[in-house]
Amino acid sequence: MQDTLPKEYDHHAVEQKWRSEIDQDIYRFDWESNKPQYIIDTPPPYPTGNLHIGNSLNWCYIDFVARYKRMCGYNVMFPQGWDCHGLPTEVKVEETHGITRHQIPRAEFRKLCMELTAKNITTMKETMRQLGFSIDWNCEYVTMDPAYYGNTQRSFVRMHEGGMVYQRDGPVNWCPRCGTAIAFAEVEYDDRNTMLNYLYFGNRDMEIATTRPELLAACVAVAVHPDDKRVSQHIGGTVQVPLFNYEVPVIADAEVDPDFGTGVVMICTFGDKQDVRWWIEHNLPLRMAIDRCGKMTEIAGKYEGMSIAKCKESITADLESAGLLYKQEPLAQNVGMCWRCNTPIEILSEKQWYVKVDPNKILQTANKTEWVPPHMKIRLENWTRSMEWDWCISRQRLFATPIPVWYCKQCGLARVADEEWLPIDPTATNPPEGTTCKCGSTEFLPEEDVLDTWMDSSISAMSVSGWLFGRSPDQAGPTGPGTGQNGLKLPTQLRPQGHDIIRTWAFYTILRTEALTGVEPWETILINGMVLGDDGHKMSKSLNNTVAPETVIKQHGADAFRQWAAIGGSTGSDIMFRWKDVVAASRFQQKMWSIVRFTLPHTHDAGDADNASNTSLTAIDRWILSKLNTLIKDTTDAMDQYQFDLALKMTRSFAWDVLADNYIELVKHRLYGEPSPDQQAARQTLKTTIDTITKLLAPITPFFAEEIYTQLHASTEGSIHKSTYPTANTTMIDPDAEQEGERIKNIAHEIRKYKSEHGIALNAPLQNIEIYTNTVFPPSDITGAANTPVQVITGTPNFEHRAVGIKPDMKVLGPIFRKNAGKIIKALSEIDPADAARQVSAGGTIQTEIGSEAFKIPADAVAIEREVVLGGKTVDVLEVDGATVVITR
RNA sequence: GGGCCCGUGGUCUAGUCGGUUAUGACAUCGCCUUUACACGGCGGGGAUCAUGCGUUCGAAUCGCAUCGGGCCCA
Repeated sequence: MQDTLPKEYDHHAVEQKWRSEIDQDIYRFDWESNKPQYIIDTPPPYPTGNLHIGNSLNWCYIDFVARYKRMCGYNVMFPQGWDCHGLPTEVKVEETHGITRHQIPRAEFRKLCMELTAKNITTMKETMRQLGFSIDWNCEYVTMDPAYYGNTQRSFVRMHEGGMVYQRDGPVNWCPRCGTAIAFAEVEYDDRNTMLNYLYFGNRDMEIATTRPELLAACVAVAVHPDDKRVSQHIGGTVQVPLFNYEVPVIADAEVDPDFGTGVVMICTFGDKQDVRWWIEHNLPLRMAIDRCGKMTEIAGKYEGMSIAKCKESITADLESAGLLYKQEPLAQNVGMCWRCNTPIEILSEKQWYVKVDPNKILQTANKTEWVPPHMKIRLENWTRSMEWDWCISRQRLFATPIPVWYCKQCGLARVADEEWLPIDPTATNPPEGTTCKCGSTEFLPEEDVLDTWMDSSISAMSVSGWLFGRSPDQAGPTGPGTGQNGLKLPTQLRPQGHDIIRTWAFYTILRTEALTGVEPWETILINGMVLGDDGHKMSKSLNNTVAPETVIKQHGADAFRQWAAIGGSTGSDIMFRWKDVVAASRFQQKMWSIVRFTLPHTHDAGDADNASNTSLTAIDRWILSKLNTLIKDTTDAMDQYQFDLALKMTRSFAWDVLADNYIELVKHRLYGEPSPDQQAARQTLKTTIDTITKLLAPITPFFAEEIYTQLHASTEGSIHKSTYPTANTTMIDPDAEQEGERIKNIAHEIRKYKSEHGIALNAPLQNIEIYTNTVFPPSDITGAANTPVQVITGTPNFEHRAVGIKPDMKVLGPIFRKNAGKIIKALSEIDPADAARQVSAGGTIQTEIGSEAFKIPADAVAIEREVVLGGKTVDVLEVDGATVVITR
């Protein structure tokens, strides 16, 4: 143990040291443990190469919980997954290598994607290491690994067997640029300006308004409102489509808005989602005018092969010259676009694979999970109820989990892989020898489509709880306590994630876990907010308000960054990144460091002071120990409710205000004197207090806490992260001790203030201090703090007390007098306080008359304010908590 | 257009199932080198609690409306 610590806390050196000395065993999840399990279904980020500040906030929350739960005796799993598949990586590879994905063999393209992903994972892991996350790297999963995507395929096969995965022709959101189907969750919306075109249909006898004249060839019906008198004569008949000259039925539907355009709508397959609804409801035929590449099909006649935009232009011109377009007006429209490339999406009819969505079941399962904060569940509910059709899971991409299916060459029947064949890529491997189709054929063609990435990540809860990890050699599933009927340790205890992916990751995980195991994925879902920049807007590259976690670590260290994450705002709400929070955090570390630096020479041979029978503890020792145990209770409650901001705030202000500014000032003189029981008590109290604060800080500031803990215990106790979280010793919580200590503290505080106000140096001695009080206490703490002789005297000084005011206590007075309370307050302000004081001491009530009414006000409904009159003595008098402090300068 | 959240000193924020003087941080001003800490200590100034109406003896807190901001979605 060194005698003195360096004056300044060197976060860089300390964090560096502990990073290199991390004992990974502390963070291991034990599959056989009898401790209660705490499995965290952590988000697998997309390996972009940057762990951005939003991820970092999310991971900080996870790490606070993981470290806290470990210290509370749980068997904690903090896994780390990587959600590899997807469009961005394909696009990046195409960019980097200057190719398109069709220019090189499928396998080779996939290999380039995997290489880029692996590289990106490496850089992101380094940031995670820097930030001190207590991840169990034995529980790392990479969705592009065969071990993982084999399970994705397994989930596909099982849900297919259960009838929950199926293939059908039907409407699908399609990005013409990317050439792939996408799910609703991948559609983004933006306001665009377009033209509303007014056209004549038939023999100029119907007027319809449309924003999409290019879809005339796809028109399958015309719809009007059933009550619309203007057009009622057409209902049930047919009308001719202009330019294309074929008849379509005129139908009535209450969904038509008679006030929009002409009140007549053309239904196309498919212009928008409403068309799909009508198409299904009225059992209309299918006319596809747009193909997978966004070109017009042969039914568009002379427009075949044109792009959508070109076709729109040509048709509009042709209509105009034919005199069929009689009006155009601008219209603000909301357009669905591909989340990746912003191309307006089309709804096409395609053969695709789907997962059945059962809204009621999803809502039922969601209700079994505790939502923190609760209002976030509403988002899931709204999303679930808005589903138009099932989840389309096939994608026409390359870098993703292959759909484990072949088609019979003879009859086209789909052959889904057996579970034993997985993992498998049907484009590379045929079904095993002897596989025969129902029609007798043995020849198959592979399914070339792949699965939506959410099919991978939506089995994360199952994967970490035993589908992927912890499997016994016979692959039967995990062992040990907590293993349920489904062979998994489900439900997991916690799902931490951002509110931006409630409609995707949370939604899909709930759906899939329930479908595959019948169990809810998590006991609790903890939703974190988004990180906003200094300007109050969401951090984004385009707003140029981003801050990289690495920059913060470099300047102030990981612990300070983590403190920002804890204290920047309440859990669940969006929080701003503010440099001053980080600076304040590092100042706190410096303050705490100074406290330890001062204390260390006095505590190295001190024992602990958590023994309530230790009789040499003084009033002020009992005061801080009582408050310390209350602090433990409060932080435990806060951590249990994921209120990290509260927990850290309370701990910080305890360390700064209670310990540093008051307790240490009051016991300094005891520490410097000759050895005595008093001194020993102070030493023990200090050591206990600092040790406790350090442990309370350990989940938030792991490096800093480890350093302090090691210094405090001279390296004898091992890692703080193996220690147990403090538990409150309720026998030490003593309201009387707190009250007495509070008074001593306040007296010392008032004397300090008195000196400051009179321009006296704080350590300058005064001539004398007398304290008159009803209960005697040892003067030594105040003597030391004031550097002045102090006498504590029972009773009151021989001064005259004069009542100068009456303060109503609304809490008592309000309920008694109700409506009259206002009048009574006014009356009290007009009574002579001296008279009121006499009435109280004589009869316990104050009587007053208001108008003709008389009121009796009980003594406890008012407080009489008094002033001390000095009787000519040249002394100053301070009134503190019922004690009278008489100062002779 | 719908849903959810939120408007509190200059800035950010606590308090939000009603109750005395509205919490803290940063900033600001004054004083102080005091056997840890000037990245410190002591003290001060600074808020019509978005606006309006209502409920109530009493509203930052409850209700309604308006205005403004943010997020998610259509």
